Amino acid sequence: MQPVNATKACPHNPAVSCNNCRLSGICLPLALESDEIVRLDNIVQRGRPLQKSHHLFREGDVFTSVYAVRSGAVKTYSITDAGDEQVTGFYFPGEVVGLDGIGQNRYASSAVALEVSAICEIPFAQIEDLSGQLPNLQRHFFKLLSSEIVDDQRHITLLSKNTADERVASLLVSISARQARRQLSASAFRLPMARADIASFLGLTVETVSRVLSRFAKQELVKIDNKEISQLDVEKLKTVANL
Amino acid sequence: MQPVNATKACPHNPAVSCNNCRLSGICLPLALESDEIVRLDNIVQRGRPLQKSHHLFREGDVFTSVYAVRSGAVKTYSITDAGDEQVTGFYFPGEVVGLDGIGQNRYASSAVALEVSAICEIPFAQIEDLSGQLPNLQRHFFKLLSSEIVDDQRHITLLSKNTADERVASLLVSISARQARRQLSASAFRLPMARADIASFLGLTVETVSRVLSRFAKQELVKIDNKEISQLDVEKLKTVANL
DNA sequence: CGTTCCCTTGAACAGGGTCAATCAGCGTGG
DNA sequence: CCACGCTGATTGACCCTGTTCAAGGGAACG
Repeated sequence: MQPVNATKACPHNPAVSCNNCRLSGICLPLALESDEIVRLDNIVQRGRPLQKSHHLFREGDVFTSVYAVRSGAVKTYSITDAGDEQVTGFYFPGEVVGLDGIGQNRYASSAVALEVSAICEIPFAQIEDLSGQLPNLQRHFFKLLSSEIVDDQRHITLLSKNTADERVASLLVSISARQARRQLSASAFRLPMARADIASFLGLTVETVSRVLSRFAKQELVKIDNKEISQLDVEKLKTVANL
Repeated sequence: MQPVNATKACPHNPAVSCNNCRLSGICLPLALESDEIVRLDNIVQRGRPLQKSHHLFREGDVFTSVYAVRSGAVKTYSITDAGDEQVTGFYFPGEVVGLDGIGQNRYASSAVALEVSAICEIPFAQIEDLSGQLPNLQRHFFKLLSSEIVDDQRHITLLSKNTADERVASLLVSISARQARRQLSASAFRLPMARADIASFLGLTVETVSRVLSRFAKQELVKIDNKEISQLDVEKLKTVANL
């Protein structure tokens, strides 16, 4: 039952436990005691990898679980009254999706894999039970929810006040920082989402995103080969983004 | 200690308890047992009225409490990197402010009274304690936080996809619905915030907000006398807002 | 190896921003 | 009581950023 190769704990490996998951430091940095982690680990379910463009859940589905991304990437989106897609977030390994379902017992958005992804399912009813017994866990989930609110408010500000250049630069800086947090290169990575997803997320059109990226490349703020990003200049991009 | 006039329970009265607060149905609709409400009531602090433009807390302050608006109105805002104010929300009686402080133990935004307001302070450490004992209370706060996420995501969509007309119409419809929820007129009320606050909240300029409101008045969707709204046509405005 | 989807680039257009002037409400003080 | 100044709201004229429309190129998948 325990992973054979516990020291490596590759995030794609379905037999990893929370204890030795490489992402535990950022996924559930909950200052849990090791026996507490075991109890959490017991309710976490690890399925087979989710294929690209397969859904984790859909807007309106009955809420049952939140999901931690272990590898790959996920986007969330909802359908507007006018009928088109609004991307509300991108989620990378260590990040938790589905928190918007708690309030109404139904997911307010859909979540779909942008590439093959490994996902931990965390049934929420059991989290609630366990949270009653483990104050650290309760606190962790309060913080998780609150942090999502702060993120959303930052995004509101971005959409409300910033130019196209600033929005695109902000997204690149954000993804770069999240790469670094996972000990990966901050200056070279692959964008898992389509230009249209970026555009929707940033409140722009595909054409504008494409033009801005081309210009950034010309100004040597990044090197871009379709979805491959390299030689990303974090400092200069932060300046462009007003950070 | 108990209010003299428990049946009236005017929301401005500082001696009201959660039990007989007129807003209990919408403020903390937590399906709490009456003895549970008493325990909650014991930790809620009711101060003297907060004067207009006085702060409840400021961005960066150490987080201690969440606040329920009992009467009046509050706006939250943060200061952007460029130095200007971004209004992130308007809060009316029965609504809870300050949830964004949980994640980092510091408030991520400032909260200020838009008019004289009565506020209930709810020390969060005690809510955490009590939540460990009362599953209904724990659940209620999870739902509260999650609902705020859903609201923010709706707002993101509004800013990302909607025109100036749709944004202004949406806000009017939203305020109207919140009036109705408190058994007040859905078609006549006073806007407690300045045009500049509306503009910031909606990602527009003051001039645009003013022009749109003038046009709405000309089209007889509302009657407007500075901050006084009357004869608001909810159905027509919903059509304009794409709802 | 072709079909389809995605990305890029160009040219013209428009919604909302910017700048500026005017007006209305209101508290202060002469 | 009214003059004054301040702040907030309205309205107009012009302009700019990002959208729209259109076309072509390139990657990916069966």
